[in-house]
Amino acid sequence: MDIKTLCLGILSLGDATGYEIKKMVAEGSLSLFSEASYGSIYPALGKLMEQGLVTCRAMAQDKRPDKKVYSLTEAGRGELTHSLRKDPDPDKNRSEFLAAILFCESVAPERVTTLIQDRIVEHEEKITALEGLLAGEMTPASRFVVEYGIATQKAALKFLQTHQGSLVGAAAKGAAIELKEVDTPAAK
Amino acid sequence: MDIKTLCLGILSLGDATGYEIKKMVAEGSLSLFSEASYGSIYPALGKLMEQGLVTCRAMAQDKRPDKKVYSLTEAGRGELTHSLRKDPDPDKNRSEFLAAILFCESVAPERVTTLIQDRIVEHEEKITALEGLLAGEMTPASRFVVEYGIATQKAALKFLQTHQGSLVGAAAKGAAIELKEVDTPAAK
DNA sequence: TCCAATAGTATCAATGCGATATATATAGTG
DNA sequence: CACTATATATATCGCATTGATACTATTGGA
Repeated sequence: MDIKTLCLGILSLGDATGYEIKKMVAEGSLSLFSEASYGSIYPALGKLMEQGLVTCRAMAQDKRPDKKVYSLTEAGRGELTHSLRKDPDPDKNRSEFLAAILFCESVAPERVTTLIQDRIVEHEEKITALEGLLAGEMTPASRFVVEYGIATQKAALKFLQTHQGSLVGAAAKGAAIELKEVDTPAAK
Repeated sequence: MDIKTLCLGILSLGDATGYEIKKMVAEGSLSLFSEASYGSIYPALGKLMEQGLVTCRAMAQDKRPDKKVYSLTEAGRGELTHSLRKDPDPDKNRSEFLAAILFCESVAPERVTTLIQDRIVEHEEKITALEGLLAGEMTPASRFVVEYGIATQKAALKFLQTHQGSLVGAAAKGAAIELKEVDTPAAK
């Protein structure tokens, strides 16, 4: 899904500024499955304006730059509906954590332990944050997405808690390599 | 993690050609957390060569272009170890499926049902494929990553199976609004 | 026979990310 | 009180990356 379609979708939930769109993809339920930078949002909104898929009204503000509130047009709603008619592409997941695990023969054994411990804490915090979201008012769809996020986070957490020992053997194997590595101060 | 570091990590598992690197990130355990196109892999390998982090030997082949097999150098291994010393960035997950769910007021109610049904099948197929991987020979780290993938896939599958009904209310609500403007307040 | 898949390397336009610039207000901290 | 961080808000720029495509040749299946 390109950023233009993402913007159409967000605006289908209500009017918003570029800044608010950025906040929504960085926090809240949208953060579970999307991401976008200012460098993609503002040009996207500009193009959507040109295409007549959104409208924009400038709201003057005291001592602040004008707020540009974007709204979906009828054509924009139609375009969104059309885009969602296509079968969704498979999920794309990027994880530096899993990469570090897979390449663990190139890191110190105790580093692997730390990595997993930290990850467990992050999962716990993420779950708490998502459960906090559920306390507020939400649409059924938004609730569904957040609960989906909680379910997968909990599964990952449980896996790490029950399997963190299974990499010790591999880490020990890599220890010999690491000792040799430490002698060479080439890094940094 | 940029593509250069990803290539270093992959080469730390064994020598490979650009084509093989692409296959590894598209299939196998690496596909669970990474992605890379030819347009990023070949330039990355070129830069790594310039930096002396990898070496390359051309293997002549019958009736095919030369195969360029890349190997990690000592410096390359050091650079990888150094990169992995940094705390991993948080995961980035993109899901057009979850987007479609969140924007479901812009799609037909029966479409939501289809979307979830199809997703359930995809999860089942993915789990089967990952379990197939476990049958072969694997390093402990690779096994860990694949089992992690299975655990999260199963959690997502179970969530969809047990919660697929919870969006029917929302979809029905949307349909009712289309048919008749006033309706009784929705009950959870 | 013909099409799809496999095995390889490689490039390019368009897209998008990450950082940064520009202003100002408020809140927290030493 | 000064200083720093955070929040509000728009916008641009260089660079990394994607997705598609080009080129060539073999193998396997319908």
